[in-house]
Amino acid sequence: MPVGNSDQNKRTLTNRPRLRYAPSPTGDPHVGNIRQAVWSWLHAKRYGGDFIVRLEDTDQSRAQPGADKRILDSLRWLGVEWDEGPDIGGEYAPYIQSHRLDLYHDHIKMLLKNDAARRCFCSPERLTEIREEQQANKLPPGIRDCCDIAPEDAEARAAAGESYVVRFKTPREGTTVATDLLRGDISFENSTLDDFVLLKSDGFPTYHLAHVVDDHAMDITLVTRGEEWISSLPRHALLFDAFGYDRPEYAHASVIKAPGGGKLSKRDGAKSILEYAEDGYLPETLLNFLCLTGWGHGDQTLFSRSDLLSLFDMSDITLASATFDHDKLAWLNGTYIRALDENVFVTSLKRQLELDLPVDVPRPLDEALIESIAPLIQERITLMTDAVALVDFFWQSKISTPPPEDFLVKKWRDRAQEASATLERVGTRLNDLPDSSWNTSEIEALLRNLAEELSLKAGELLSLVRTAVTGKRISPPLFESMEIVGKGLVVERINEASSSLS
RNA sequence: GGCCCCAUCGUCUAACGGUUAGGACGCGAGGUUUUCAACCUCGAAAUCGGAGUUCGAUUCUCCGUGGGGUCACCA
Repeated sequence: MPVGNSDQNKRTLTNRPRLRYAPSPTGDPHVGNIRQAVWSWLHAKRYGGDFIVRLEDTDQSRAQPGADKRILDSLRWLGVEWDEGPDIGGEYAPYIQSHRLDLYHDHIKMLLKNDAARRCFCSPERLTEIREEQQANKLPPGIRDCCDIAPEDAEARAAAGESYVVRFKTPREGTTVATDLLRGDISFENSTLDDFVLLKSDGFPTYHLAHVVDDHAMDITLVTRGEEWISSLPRHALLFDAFGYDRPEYAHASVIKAPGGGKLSKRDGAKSILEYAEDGYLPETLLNFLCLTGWGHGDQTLFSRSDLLSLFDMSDITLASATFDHDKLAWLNGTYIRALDENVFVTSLKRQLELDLPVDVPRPLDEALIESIAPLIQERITLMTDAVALVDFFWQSKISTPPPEDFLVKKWRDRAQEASATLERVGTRLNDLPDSSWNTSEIEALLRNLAEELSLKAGELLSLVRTAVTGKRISPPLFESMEIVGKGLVVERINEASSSLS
């Protein structure tokens, strides 16, 4: 395993920094968590450094099978690439903490030997008791002097198989000052700290130990994590000091709040990154949006991947916690869908429709048909999943004729007979249109002329036709749609609509 | 409650002692229009409160208020 940096070419915040994303495989990563990964990746790449993924699987009870894969998939979907990680290895392997137990144990031995840590044999019941007593006496809670066992005795009891944890011997007095890149120095009275656990009774390290050992071993220069870790910062500072290691820099990002205030949760519609993918969001949308909440750059709103790669700097992130703005996310997605290259849009539309269209529609879908439909809806959808509701009628040889009230609006209110007669007229005229003239402009000309003949406003006539042909009050552009649906089907639907109203 | 962090339009943010406090979402009005969108124009909308420091505070300091985090053998 490589040792620390050499003096020349020293890594710094803005020179080849090494940042890591250290998720626990306990479930799908949510937006706040994945934002951390995105930011770390961007900062590392902006300054020519490395981005590392390390799995923090030190809590066996919460581990979820398959979670590691879904975490990496989330990253890949967003376009985040890592230089070292559990799947690709690297110079500092392994990148899975459960494979690094020996390293933690060595560090524990070191601490025990220096009397900087102690074995604790207290039962959970006893610890609870201590806490309750502290609470009753209005003392700051925290396990300090739960047991005081001579090191030799402790070692003997451990050797005899008794269960124990290893705690850090936190100084009783003094002040620990730790630095946050964004907030500056933060000081903590040691008296408010506790003898926190380093090694659990199952032999796994806690986050505190693993973080310090691994981030040092992996030459991490900038640690980014959520604000909830600030209160643990002095513990980590003390630990780095105890090992004689240089402390890395830290940037604690604020949490993302729910629209109503408070933590963002599933209840607020917060989804995992993969769920956003399923719901029809584009990766570029999420990447942009994630950076837009908690970071900004002048007047710019739209940031491409390469914009971010050249502009993002961890020291510019916002301190105040941001609220998750679903509306803006949706708007962004619409914007990115509209900006999609035509061919790319066709491809993803095809994929989406094959997922969303009724099962009785034969797959694969006709590529040419998709190509003709795509331009009609590209600027009309916000999510890719919006498409199906707009275009399903193109695949239904038989649509159920909408109820009369869908036809009889505005001008046609209470005038079913008139509407029926008008539609019949439309059907006849369209039927007379030669097959060779069945195209958008001919159809448009015909219908506009007809409207004039009947002394109707174009919109009044088209409203009936739209509902008859598409089965919807709102649809893609009508003339184009009619051309695509085809003469036979169009005439048939119009006639059916006409008779349904008479 | 102790400790810690934070505070600009409803929301996301820009300003790094001097601006008519800017942009974006959303909202409202108008335009365009075959529906719906998209698009264009315009509009309303903010520096939490109070003391300081300074010629001058959104910006620096202190106090208050409000919000958040944390007090596990979870991360």
